[in-house]
Amino acid sequence: MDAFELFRKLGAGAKFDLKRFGQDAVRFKVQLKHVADDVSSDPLSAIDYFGPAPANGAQSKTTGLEDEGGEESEEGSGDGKLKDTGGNCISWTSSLEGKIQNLPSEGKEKNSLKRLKHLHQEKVNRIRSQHRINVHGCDVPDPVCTFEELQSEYHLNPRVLQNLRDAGLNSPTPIQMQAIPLMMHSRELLACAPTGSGKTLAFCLPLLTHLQQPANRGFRAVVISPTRELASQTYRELLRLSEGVGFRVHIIDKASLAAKKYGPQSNKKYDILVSTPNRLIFLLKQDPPALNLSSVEWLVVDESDKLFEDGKTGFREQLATVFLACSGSKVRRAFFSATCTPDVEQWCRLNLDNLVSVNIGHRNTAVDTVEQELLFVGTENGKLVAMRDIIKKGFLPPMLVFVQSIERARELFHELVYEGINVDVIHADRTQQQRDNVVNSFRAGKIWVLICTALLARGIDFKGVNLVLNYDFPTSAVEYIHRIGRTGRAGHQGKAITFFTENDKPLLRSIANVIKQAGCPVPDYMIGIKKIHSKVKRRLEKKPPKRSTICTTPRFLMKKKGKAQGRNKKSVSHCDFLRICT
DNA sequence: AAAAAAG
Repeated sequence: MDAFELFRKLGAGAKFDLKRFGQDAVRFKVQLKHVADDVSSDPLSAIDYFGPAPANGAQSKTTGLEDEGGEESEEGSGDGKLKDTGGNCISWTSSLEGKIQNLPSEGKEKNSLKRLKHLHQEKVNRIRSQHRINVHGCDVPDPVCTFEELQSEYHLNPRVLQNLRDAGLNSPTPIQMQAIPLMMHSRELLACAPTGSGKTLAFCLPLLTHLQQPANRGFRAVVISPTRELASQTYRELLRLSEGVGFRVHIIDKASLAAKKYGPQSNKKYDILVSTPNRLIFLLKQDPPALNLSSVEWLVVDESDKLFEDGKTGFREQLATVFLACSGSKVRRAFFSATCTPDVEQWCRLNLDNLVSVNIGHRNTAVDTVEQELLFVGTENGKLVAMRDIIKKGFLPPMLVFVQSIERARELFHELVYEGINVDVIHADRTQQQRDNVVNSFRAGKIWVLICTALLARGIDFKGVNLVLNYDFPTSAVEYIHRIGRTGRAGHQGKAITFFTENDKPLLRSIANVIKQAGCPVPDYMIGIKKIHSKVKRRLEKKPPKRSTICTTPRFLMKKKGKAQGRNKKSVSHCDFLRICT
């Protein structure tokens, strides 16, 4: 396959600033050529890696969502091109390898060696199935069962291990068990694990371990996130983990954008960078570039399916620009998300080196720690009534309320702000200062009800969100999975209520299927609704049903009621709130 | 529709 064709695929038709990135593009081509040569010399990986493009069937099979007819298809079924690890693909732990090499190679001993191998393999298989770890690819290292093993096998910094313990983290989650050893072996991967199952740590630990110690060569690891809030959360996680180790972890904020502090004159005393894509690009496109990513060894794409979103103003083009800027010869890439589209899967299969894909449980499913409920509210007005009812009946804060647009977020906020509860709102039209304040207050428990757009749908880890309310119906099953994933995290219990009206009927079936698959009851008729055409579905994702404005206050009252009334209102404490509501 | 760079 022509390397430049791959390069074009990466951009999905996007236009690159070839003048600026021309040099990188050439290097990129060379790199791809190198990979292609490697592959052609190895017949096995040639099959796995550059196999013929999957047939249409295989492509649409990989997300259980696209054809949600309730099929319980194993996620492996669509991965025809990737070899299963069952059998002889497992690598050996170094200790066992040693033992075996010391054995005399007589017939009898050979037999016992075979048995030993077999037993080891059985053990590994058992661990994987116990934790619902599904893995596809060649030479996949064994999962680790404790953080201590990371120290003995992969030289995890003892201080990092201590930091883990201090944070109350005692043993790895399934995604961590498998993804960490893979990244430690410098394997490129596509990892798919449920919301709140520890993906952030799964890539942060290997980054810290891989870099070993601070160096002055510029950034060696980059993490990309779709929102600033998620970037800053990952940044803080890295800071916490690397405390006392001396790594220079950075996030591109407004100040660093203005200062261009990573420019050519910098002393390159940086190790890890966390950012949203556009900020990176902003720095890369300066003349001279205010950021150099040529020393990057690890590029982590968090919420990868989101960042692969296409379209003229979508993320995909930005991501491609970042990929090209990471021009070093040994750059490795890892993709993480709770959901995975066929798009991402195929791209990874074609472009990553000897890809391993890791899935925890079934792909694209909601966590079973969330009690999910669909609530018919009749009309738009019914939503507000039902919302007030929830508040009146009493609920345990904090609660997250998702709406479909910024305008509706504003409207709902104005409806609830005088109810005597601590409510706030967050969306991309608020200033960064406001956004930061809101997130901090919500984390501190000062806000009980937070109204938000899709801004907070992905990756954000608020401890102890008790209720997610989908005030507006989610635009897709994927969106639904991420929204309700803000609760029920790390094994805790959570609850999600989703309002729906007659207008939401087209997407009702697909969301009902997600709920059913997670083990929550749904009325049979919903599953029985006729499947909508995928064209219609796509249109709904882009243009959700038009909804009337959220407003109950008669106009003549709205003018009299100013902000003054809100200001004079006696503030209510958290205890008061609980009393009001019970 | 939202998000992502400033303003």
